[in-house]
Amino acid sequence: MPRPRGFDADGALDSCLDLFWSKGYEATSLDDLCDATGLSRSSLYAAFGNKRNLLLKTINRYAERRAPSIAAILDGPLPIRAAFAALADRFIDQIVAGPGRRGCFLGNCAAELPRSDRLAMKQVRQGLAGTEQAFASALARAKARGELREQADVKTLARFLTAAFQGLRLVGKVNPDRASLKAIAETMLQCLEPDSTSLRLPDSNTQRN
Amino acid sequence: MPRPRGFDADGALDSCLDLFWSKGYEATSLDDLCDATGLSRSSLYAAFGNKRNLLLKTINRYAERRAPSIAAILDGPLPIRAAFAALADRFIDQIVAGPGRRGCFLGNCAAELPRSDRLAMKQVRQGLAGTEQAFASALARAKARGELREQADVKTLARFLTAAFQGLRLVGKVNPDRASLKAIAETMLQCLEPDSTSLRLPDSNTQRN
DNA sequence: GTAATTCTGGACTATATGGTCCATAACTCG
DNA sequence: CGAGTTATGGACCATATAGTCCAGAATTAC
Repeated sequence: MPRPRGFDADGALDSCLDLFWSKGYEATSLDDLCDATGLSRSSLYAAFGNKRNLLLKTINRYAERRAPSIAAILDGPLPIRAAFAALADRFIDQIVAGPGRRGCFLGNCAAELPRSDRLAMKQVRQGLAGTEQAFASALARAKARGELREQADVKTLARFLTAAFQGLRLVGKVNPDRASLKAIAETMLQCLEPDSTSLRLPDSNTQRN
Repeated sequence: MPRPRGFDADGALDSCLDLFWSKGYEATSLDDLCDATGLSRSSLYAAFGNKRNLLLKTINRYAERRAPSIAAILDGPLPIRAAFAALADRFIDQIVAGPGRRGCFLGNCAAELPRSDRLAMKQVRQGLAGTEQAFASALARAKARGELREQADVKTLARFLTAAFQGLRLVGKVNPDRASLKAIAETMLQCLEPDSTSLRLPDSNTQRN
């Protein structure tokens, strides 16, 4: 007996995500959201609850959509360093051209939302943990293939790369210069060199030879 | 003949910076600012113009105050890697303890503000350029002292470190775990190893935290 | 077709917001 | 002390905001 919902909830969520991503949470009004989705307040509220709840859902949505797109590159046939370089290139492309330059949505949320919003922070954390995990498993496979040094700490590398990509995209938003970003990316990928020092020692024992 | 201003404009600006830094720009209301500074709207507006103008001034303020505090560490007697490690430690301390966990104000602005706000973006860019410059000159001195490889590109290293620190502070805001952040910091400082690409490590080395 | 049920548009509300304005207090200078 | 000038507090305004509500449309089951 229920009259079926007359719109595509997933599509609407994507539109909201797009808005939050572009304008930020606080700066996005309900009118904006209604305009973008073509829905009325009632429908939005019935489907997603209030504005903050909608934000939480878009964070999950973003993380969900991001995962396969990252995995597609990292699970491909490329050697690990080339794969990460390709990922970096894609980010840089998004930054320099396109409608991009909105940074990473998770990063934006992390920066904008108050630390007092525990739930939102948790979602962001989980989202980042997801990519970190994808990084880690790709790195583990690469290590098994012998592409990384024996001592390479996969988990630490994954964490570092997660943070470094965040940094790359953040400075890219401010300074979208391709050459500069590529140089940054190359430097951060040095940690994947098979025979460079992947783990560092205290300064005292650099004079080993 | 003018009646002198009855409050400390610099102090008021600092209070505003503190608020913007903690709550974000959009989420900070004029009432908040008046409360924090103890001033009335009239005084605030007479001294700084409108809210956005106040934001611009706080961005500059932040950059100005940051510069010497970074320089103090980087210009000290420590070897370059240890100096950057000390800087990282300070950031991590701010993240894990203290009232911190507000990330870097420049980074927050970069993330929250719309890319359409050219002026604000420019200020943020200049602020980041300031620290990048401080990094670069410290690196240049270190290179002259022979602490870096001959091929090290000081400018690129400075850019990378700027981005990486942004990433570190961003993920730290979401996930303020000291051990994890220290591991990230160590990995990012690998680029300062004097001989990382040309020499191998003895396999017997075990890493430490 | 009809009843039941849910969706949907839009009006509505209370509040908060950025910004303005003015009367008055406070200060300097002569 | 008095005139001139500016800072200041607080009232005020127009608007925008998040959220609510209801009447009617749309759909299903019978």
